[in-house]
Amino acid sequence: MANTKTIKPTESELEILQVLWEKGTASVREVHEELLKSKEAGYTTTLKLMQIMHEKGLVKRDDSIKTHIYQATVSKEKTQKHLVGKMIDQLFGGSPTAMVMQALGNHKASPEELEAIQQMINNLKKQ
Amino acid sequence: MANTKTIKPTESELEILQVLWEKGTASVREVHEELLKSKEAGYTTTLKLMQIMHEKGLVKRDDSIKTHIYQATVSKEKTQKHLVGKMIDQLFGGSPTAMVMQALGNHKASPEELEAIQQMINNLKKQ
DNA sequence: ATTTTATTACGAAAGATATCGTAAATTAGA
DNA sequence: TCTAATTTACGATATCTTTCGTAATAAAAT
Repeated sequence: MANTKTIKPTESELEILQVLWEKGTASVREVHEELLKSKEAGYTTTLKLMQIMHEKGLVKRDDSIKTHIYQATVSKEKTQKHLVGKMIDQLFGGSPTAMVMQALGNHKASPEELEAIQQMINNLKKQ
Repeated sequence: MANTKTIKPTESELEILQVLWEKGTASVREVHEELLKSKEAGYTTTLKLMQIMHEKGLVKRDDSIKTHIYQATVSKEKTQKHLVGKMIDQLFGGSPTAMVMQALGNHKASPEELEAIQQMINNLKKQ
């Protein structure tokens, strides 16, 4: 139960975490190439950000070799849980339901997905 | 369809918007008193924040009288929609369903609320 | 009318975030 | 080996956010 407040990546840090979560491990160069697909940025900017993330403990790295290999230390799930919870508090008066209904109402989901959600709700109700 | 990128209140601004959404209109003093319930802050800090929000267009105000009366210009719903959408993109690979399931799995909802969500899903399926 | 109180305006400063240039170090290639 | 390319380290800068002190203004109270 350590880091509850620890997890608070900035926007740019989140973008980098996304890449690391997907790739598992990656060099600065790899992360940077990935970011370039959706964003304009200099290489040293990405480097610096990742160095700062390392200082903060958001990522760890293998620097036994010239090209450092990075890896996220915070899990995607934990981060999702934390940030969703924060949003529920900040914007939906603490009601997860309010947020769920907002999300469903405004963002299209396929019939299959809706079915999956119903399944989940049925399971929740049984408890 | 004007402001899509316009809406990006900071954390502190969100706190103030919360109060304004609830109260409809309020003076700096009123907002500040409300914030004090959950937070430590100086009066001029709240004042300054609200002045900046005014510059940004997040709020409007009646300054025909000594004590200015503020009101949010961005609606709660629009802000919710925007920020939820952003989170879905940033953290759930664009899948609202993934986010909904995360929210339901990690944040308790009452049977009545679950029922309400099911109702909504049933309606969505009919379309 | 004078004093006290409340409010706004303004500017400064601290802290955090993001960006980038340059130099140093290391590796790979000629 | 010498050169070129890649990568890291570091510092500087710009911008944004948050905080607050002080002065000016207006209103209320005495």
